[in-house]
Amino acid sequence: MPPYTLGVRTPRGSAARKPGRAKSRPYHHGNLRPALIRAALELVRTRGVTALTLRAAARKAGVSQAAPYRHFADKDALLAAVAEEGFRAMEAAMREALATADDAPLVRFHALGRAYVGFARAHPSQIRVMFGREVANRSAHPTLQDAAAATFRLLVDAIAGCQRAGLIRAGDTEELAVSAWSMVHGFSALVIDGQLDVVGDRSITDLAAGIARDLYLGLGERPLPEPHP
Amino acid sequence: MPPYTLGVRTPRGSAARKPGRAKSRPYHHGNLRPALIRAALELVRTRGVTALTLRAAARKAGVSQAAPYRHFADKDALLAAVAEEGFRAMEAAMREALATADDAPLVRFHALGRAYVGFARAHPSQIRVMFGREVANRSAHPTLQDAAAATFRLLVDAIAGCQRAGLIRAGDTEELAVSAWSMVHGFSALVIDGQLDVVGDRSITDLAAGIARDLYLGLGERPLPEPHP
DNA sequence: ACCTGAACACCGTTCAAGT
DNA sequence: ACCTGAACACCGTTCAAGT
Repeated sequence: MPPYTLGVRTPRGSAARKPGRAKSRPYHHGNLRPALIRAALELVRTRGVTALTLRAAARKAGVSQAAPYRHFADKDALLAAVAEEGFRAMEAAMREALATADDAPLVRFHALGRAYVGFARAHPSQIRVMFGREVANRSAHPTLQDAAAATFRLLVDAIAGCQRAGLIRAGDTEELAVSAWSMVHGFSALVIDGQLDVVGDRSITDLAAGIARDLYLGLGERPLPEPHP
Repeated sequence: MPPYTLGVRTPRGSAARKPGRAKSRPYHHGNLRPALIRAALELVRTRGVTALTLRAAARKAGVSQAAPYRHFADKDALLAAVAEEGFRAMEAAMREALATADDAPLVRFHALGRAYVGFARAHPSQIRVMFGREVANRSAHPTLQDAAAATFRLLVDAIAGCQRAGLIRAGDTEELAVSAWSMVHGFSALVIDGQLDVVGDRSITDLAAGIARDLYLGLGERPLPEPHP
């Protein structure tokens, strides 16, 4: 098999230069930075992280291979922008889940977990850029870290709500949030990386229900409390 | 910055052709396949997944860039071999942890979790190849899947032992194992990807203890049972 | 049967030059 | 101020040819 699939190689300007449009494609793109991010997101979404090259994004935006360097220091910077967009999208999905959930604290907590796993399954390539080491120097991109922290905050707040209602035991809320995050993140990772195929043929939905139950109840042998969501 | 660091470019055979050795480097390597895997593992360990290129592995093994194709269909096949080695090493580490643990089922279960997180922290690059999508076609490499299943098996067995002792509640053992795996895997992933920096300045060790406790107890508000490891 | 050398189509990144 | 073209040192992969 040839390594690259004959790359279509759009004749430059063929799409940008409409017949009716008097001016041909301008020398200055005008809005290249957001255009490159859009192109990068689409590459990641449709063809995976490995298809995201600086040159491919430039081609998609209709500029030369060197043009991105006016707007991004290097490939890492573009990847960081993609990751940041991902965190904002995930935060939005989680907020939406909260908006449609009722007021019961445990229901809201559960809704966040479902939204997290749902986002991961809907956007597996993007979540690999958000987490993982595709972005080599995470600390070089503070706005990315802020976006990540904001989604973690949602989890912490939901757990605090459950604690106030006496539904989750007292204790360091952030520490409990790390446990919840680990569980939900680990499950998402195992699912999208196809790792759970080694486990009989249970459905992902059933396994997800088990995750939620075990996170709440733990594995220890004790009398079960009243029913929970 | 230049993208590649001047690549040392070992003069071919300089290391292979020892002065005392009468025969110069033979045309046939003789044992190329294992040599390539060794080279690949060292590249991953010392310089990360991105440094693992087929050409670099070939250079390290002292053969031409095309030689690996006699032994591996493509780069994916070499990556799969690296991932498989990783699972075998992790399984060995977990078995060793069991060997030095005492007979208490809960202690043994806990030891497995510590070994898992410990392996991930000691070999972050390798675990990214084992999980994750570096290996594009996991199902094309059945021995890799077998190696992964074997480590999962260890977890299932430990949980079954706890169930028999009445220390972990009854129920589908594999399902409970997926929860434990998710928790431990998620925590490992968040740690090695530097994601827990957004959580105050708790030590990883403290967070790990919290993970273990919350996995066993769950988050729900209930009277605590007798002390556990 | 196993390996090499040369080739091809890709990369990321730099830099002088264009508008 | 923003973009292009050409260049350089890398890739993965193929293929005819060597031993």
